[in-house]
Amino acid sequence: MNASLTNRQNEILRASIDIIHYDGIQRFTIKNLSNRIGFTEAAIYRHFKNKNDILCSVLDSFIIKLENFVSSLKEQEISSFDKIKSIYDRLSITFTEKPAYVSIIFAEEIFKNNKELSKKVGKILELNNKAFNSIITKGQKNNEITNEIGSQELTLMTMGALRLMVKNWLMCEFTFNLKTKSEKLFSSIKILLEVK
Amino acid sequence: MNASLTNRQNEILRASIDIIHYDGIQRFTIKNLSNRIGFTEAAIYRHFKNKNDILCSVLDSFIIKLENFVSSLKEQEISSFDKIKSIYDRLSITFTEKPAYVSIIFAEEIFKNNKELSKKVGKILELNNKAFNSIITKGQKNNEITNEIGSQELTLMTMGALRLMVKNWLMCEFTFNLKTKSEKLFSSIKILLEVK
Amino acid sequence: MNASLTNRQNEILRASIDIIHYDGIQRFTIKNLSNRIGFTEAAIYRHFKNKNDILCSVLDSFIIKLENFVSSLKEQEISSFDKIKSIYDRLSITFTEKPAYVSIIFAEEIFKNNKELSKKVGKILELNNKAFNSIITKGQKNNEITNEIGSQELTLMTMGALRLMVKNWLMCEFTFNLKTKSEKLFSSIKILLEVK
Amino acid sequence: MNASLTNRQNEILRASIDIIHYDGIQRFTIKNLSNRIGFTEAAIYRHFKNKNDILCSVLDSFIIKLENFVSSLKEQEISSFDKIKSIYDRLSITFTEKPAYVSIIFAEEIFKNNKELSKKVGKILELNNKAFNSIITKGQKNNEITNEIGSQELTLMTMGALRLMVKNWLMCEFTFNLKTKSEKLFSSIKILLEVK
DNA sequence: CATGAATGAGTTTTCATTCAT
DNA sequence: GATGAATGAAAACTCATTCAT
Repeated sequence: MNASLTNRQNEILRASIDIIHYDGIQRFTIKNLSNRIGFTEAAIYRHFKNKNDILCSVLDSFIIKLENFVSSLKEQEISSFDKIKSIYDRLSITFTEKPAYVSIIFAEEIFKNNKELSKKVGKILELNNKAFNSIITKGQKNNEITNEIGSQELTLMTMGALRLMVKNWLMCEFTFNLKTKSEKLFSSIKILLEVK
Repeated sequence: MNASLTNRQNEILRASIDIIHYDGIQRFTIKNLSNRIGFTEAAIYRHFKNKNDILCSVLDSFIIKLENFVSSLKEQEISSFDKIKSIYDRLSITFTEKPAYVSIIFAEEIFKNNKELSKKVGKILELNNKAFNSIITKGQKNNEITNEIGSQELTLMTMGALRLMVKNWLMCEFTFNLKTKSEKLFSSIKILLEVK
Repeated sequence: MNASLTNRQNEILRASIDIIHYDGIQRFTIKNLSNRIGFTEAAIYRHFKNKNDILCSVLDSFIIKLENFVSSLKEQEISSFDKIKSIYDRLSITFTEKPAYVSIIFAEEIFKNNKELSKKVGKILELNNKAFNSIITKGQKNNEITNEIGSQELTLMTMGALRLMVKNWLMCEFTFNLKTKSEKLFSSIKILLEVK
Repeated sequence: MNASLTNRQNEILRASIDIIHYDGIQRFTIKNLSNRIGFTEAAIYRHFKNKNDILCSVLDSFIIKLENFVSSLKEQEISSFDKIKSIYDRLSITFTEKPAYVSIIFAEEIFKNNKELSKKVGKILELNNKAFNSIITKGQKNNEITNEIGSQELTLMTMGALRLMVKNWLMCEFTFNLKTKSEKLFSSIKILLEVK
């Protein structure tokens, strides 16, 4: 996946995400990780300096992906609503394909006991906020999106609704179709926010 | 706080919430807990059967408070928007007084490695969802709240926006006034949702 | 039971014997003891100096009973075989009434980690050995018991057979009638040892 | 010793047996075990899953040895008395070489607080019982051993005498020669039991 | 007499990490 | 690259005992 990482490293990152998602951060141990991958604990240390380094890489790989997506979005010449829809679609597709990602991106609390990690997590949240906010601000300027209320509040609503939907999906153990629900949510939001 | 618990037990619960909030679940150890309270690890076990029992009690006390609040809200003869405002106010006051509560209520991932605990957390999320949804559904029937979009999507937006605002507040280390922001958010939502 | 002990002390001793028998020495803790008796751990210390003191008293009460029985046996004017039968009968009745005693008397290993206790246990074994040996020696002198082999070996056989039978009874969880088996064993021994 | 176990595992088993014998089961702790072997507590867990696993292996290794000995004995074309002598000799040699074994094999009470372990101990006792009984029954059929009394009672006497002798030897802290005493006991038993 | 609360030392076990091979 | 063996620190929990009330 990530060009700067070896195959083995990517393998370890994927396994790490799975463990954190399916068993929780407290069961993310080097032993469990090595069991899942199928080689010894010592071998892990060939590929990463330590456990913290693994978690950093997990988050970094998300940050890079996110930054790429956001900047590609910026360049596209489409309406604000289409950009928001693009984010909704992208997330519901990503999570449907690999539900484990939910736990990493939407679980800011997990990385609390480490300054370096919680900074990275904060950055992810901030990048998302900014992405939504700049799309919405632009949409308001272009008179696509309502100017009745501020862009910040609109951001909270569009992004917060998305997050809550995903969290519900997670808590009910994926028993509804995220893509369908996501499309329904988006069209509802569009109805409410578009300038009539 | 909770009538059925002893003073010592409440003391332990408060300390537990603080640790989970300020240091994260991974540093919530019996040793850290006993250090914070000021007596030995063994003494904790006079008051709670084990660590899990403490976490259960933490969540149970939230569930009880939440249920009381929701049922008292139902009985009140006020408009749907006033009810929603009531939730917004209540949460921003509670969290401003005791920011540690945020980490417990909004951190569903924390209790993942234990069926019993994650069920309780799921219940809290569900209770909140239902509270919002029943208020909104009623508001739509009474023609207070827009019928342009479904109650489920409105729930996601009102509740999701609130959650995201609180999470932002948490991530920026409480550097804005939650109460003010909350009021701003509520009036924005009202503008958008009320039937004109 | 024991005159020099208070009712409470005897109660504690009986509970101790039960725990050691049914749960094993490793589960003989002050906590378990207090649970079984129905008052607090601290209360135990009103009646005995410490845990070791309880174990000492358990063994002492056995030693006293044993000494009384042996000396009363000596005074009786009955044949050697009747004396041996008396021991057999007495033990099988005692154990049938209170199986827990088996674990204390026949489990010399239990009290290993304490000089004082293991001395007492050694004394019980020795007293038993001597009792059998003096009866047998006398019986050989009186020409009741065979002189083909030495009294020491006869002691090992008569006492060893009894012990093994009781141990078998214990290990098969009391699924045969100890009294009946004991009588059968005794008559077999008599046939083999009596002078024809 | 045991082919299926590594050197380290056998080393740990030997040390375990020693501790149980010299200090008692209550002092058989992972800490004491690791001290005796000369490495850390954590290192033990490389070689055995847990403490229970160690105790199981201790007993299993005895069961395997016992089964091998018994089946090899069955195949031998020697008289019943020679077979019994063989058992007597074997045990007195084994115990003289490694007195610690006594505490394990003759201390059924030690493993009480664990179903799995106490089953294994019961099996050892049963195997011994059966071995003696089948030898004696055969001996009675061949008219080598007296038919005056039943095989069960003869088993209790021959095996019980042996056990009690060993226990005495243990309790008097090995202050007599087990081999000599054992031979004396065997010839006495032979005199008593053989068909004249 | 009995209890509730506390303690210090110890228990089994797990963890991240290191290192010789 | 990968492994087996080891370690020191820390985890949750238990134990015998004490003491104020």
